[in-house]
Amino acid sequence: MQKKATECEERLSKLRDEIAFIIGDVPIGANCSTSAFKKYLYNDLQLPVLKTTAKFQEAADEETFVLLRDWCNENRPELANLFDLILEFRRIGKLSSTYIDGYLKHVNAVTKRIHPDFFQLGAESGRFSCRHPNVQNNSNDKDINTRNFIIAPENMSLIELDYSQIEARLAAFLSRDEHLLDIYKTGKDLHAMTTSAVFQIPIEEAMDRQNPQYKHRRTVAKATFFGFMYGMYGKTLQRNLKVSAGVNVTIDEAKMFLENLKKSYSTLTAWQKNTISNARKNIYAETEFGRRRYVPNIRSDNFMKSGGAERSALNHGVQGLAADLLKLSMGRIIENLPPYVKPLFTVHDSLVFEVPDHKIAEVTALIKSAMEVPPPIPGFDVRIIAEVSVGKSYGKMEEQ
DNA sequence: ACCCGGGGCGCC
DNA sequence: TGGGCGCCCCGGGT
Repeated sequence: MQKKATECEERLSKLRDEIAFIIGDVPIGANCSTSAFKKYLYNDLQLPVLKTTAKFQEAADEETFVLLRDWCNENRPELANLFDLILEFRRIGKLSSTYIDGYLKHVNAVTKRIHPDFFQLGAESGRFSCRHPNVQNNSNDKDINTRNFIIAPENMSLIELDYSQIEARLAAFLSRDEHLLDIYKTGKDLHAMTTSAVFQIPIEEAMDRQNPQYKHRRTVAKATFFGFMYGMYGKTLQRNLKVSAGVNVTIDEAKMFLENLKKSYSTLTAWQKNTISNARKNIYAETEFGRRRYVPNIRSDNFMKSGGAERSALNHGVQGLAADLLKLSMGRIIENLPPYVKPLFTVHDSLVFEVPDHKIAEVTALIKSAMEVPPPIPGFDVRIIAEVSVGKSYGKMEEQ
């Protein structure tokens, strides 16, 4: 960790110099978000305000800087390079302060390990929360992977078991959508089926890996299905595709993608409407096990508030049931866990353990079968699958 | 030596 | 104008 901390310091220092070369001695602080820096951008340089925060202030987040970079390429080419430098500075600063220096603060002097606190009821949905530090948001950066600070002791390995597409599977069961159920009952490829629906092309074409558009379409399909499940708007889908996948589509295209899925999975769409209407009637949503989430704002006259409450209600039945499922499986696992296996942590739909190398196959089979037990819900008919990864460090896990 | 909100951002 | 979290930085306050 110390070596990476030093490397980050050096890279940050170089970036600071390169930024100063362009903007002079304007203080940028630890992550380019001092008010002096924002004033410099919008007052001194007179750059356009291309995005505002929720409170209608000039934004200065990643999306803003990508927009400013593109704008500068057209209008102020001498400044375009600034924004890539800032984004790089931010990225390394975040990794360094949160996952290197931040984690080092929590190393126990006796055990030399980090012992985070998990809270069983930390989230309204029934998920765990975690702090001091939060290891549930450890980054997975390709360049500087801070997950590699979590390592197995000598002669042991880490194993991770991860529920596959758990929320989509649960949504299939809850909604009884015939197309989604068919996918999971007959082992079809969700993203291929979704690609076919989103782009209105034959399933054969959607599954053809040789097709030059295969990867692009699949990326769009995944994001669209995700947005569709939780009531995302076309505008947000378009923005997400651009920022996180580098895919440029128009808002009308994004809207059409979502519409195509609503038609293809029309029973799920009907279930969503019904879920929201029930929540409006009850003022709460609940999982199959009765875990409730109260959503009083669902009757608000304020469209933003009521809309937010509707999406919370929609999300709760799925995210909450997934949390219930994970907790039930933790109970089964602990009952029969051999003493030489150490449970380390959970990240919402996955569990991580430390296992002696010569016991990996045996323990993996034991935990996997405990996780794949269907939940005790009458008529539950969707196959639950846990995928297994093994590695010496958390940043280098290989699927088995 | 705290506390706070706002902005931003990491993960599932 | 998906949901669910916690942490860092900043500026302002006690």
